[in-house]
Amino acid sequence: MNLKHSKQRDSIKAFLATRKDHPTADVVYRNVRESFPNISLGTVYRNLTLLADIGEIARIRVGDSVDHFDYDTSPHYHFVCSECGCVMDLNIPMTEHLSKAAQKNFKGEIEGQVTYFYGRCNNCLSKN
Amino acid sequence: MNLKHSKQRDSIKAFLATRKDHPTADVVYRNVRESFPNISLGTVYRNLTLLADIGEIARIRVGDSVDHFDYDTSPHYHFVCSECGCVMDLNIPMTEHLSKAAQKNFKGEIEGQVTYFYGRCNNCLSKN
DNA sequence: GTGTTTGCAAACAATTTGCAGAATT
DNA sequence: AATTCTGCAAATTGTTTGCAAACAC
Repeated sequence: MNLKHSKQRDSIKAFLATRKDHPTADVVYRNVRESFPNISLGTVYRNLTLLADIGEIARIRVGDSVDHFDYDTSPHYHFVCSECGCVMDLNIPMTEHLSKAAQKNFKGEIEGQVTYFYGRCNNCLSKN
Repeated sequence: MNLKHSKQRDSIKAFLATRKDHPTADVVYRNVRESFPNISLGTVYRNLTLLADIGEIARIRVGDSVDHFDYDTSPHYHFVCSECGCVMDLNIPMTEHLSKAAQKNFKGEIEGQVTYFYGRCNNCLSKN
């Protein structure tokens, strides 16, 4: 159960740290492979999952059936462009009161909520 | 491009109408097959997609990598149980003001937001 | 040396698609 | 008759897993 050091894991983390655009596993793979030609997609998936599990990165799901990963684990909102699929950060404060409102009259236990926004990004808007 | 009538589509819709628990395509398939033994999974998928596209049903994505479908297309919030995976409705009013707040200082165009809640459902809570 | 991690390939799950025939209009 | 829809099987996509060898401690 103890973690051992691995160059592959390091470079995956290092790559993620350079990006603010929430890459997918495949993007991570293609980029890390440039400095690590033999790395396998399986290793990338394993490490992304591991890093997300121990909280060093965040796994982001925005309804496009592909997981995105974020080096920034602080809570913040995301925006997904319906046209190009890009994912970006939004700079508005997180509100929790909706969870509390939802908890009223609900018999289960609400642990949290997921919220993301969608629309067209600035880039796509200016194209058409 | 014009729709033609189909018994299969009817029975898919009819089945969905009886359920409040947001079944997956596979659940729809297994149930509709009881009255329609020859229906294929492909047909179920095609019709669910078609019905969702024309707005007669809603496709729900709650981060569990399976699409759920809802006969109720009115806007409402959902809860997903992290333990058993069930999806249920929440009876709290929809708020839109978060989208407006997000739009400020954001250059793209925010068209909407997705919010769902997660935790443990009443059923799972009472089991342990 | 023991246990973790890797590369590779095969397996998997959910969904989509090509096609020839059947059903609807 | 024209077009949509179906069943079937194969294909696709994203992700996970089994295994023997390589690596870290």
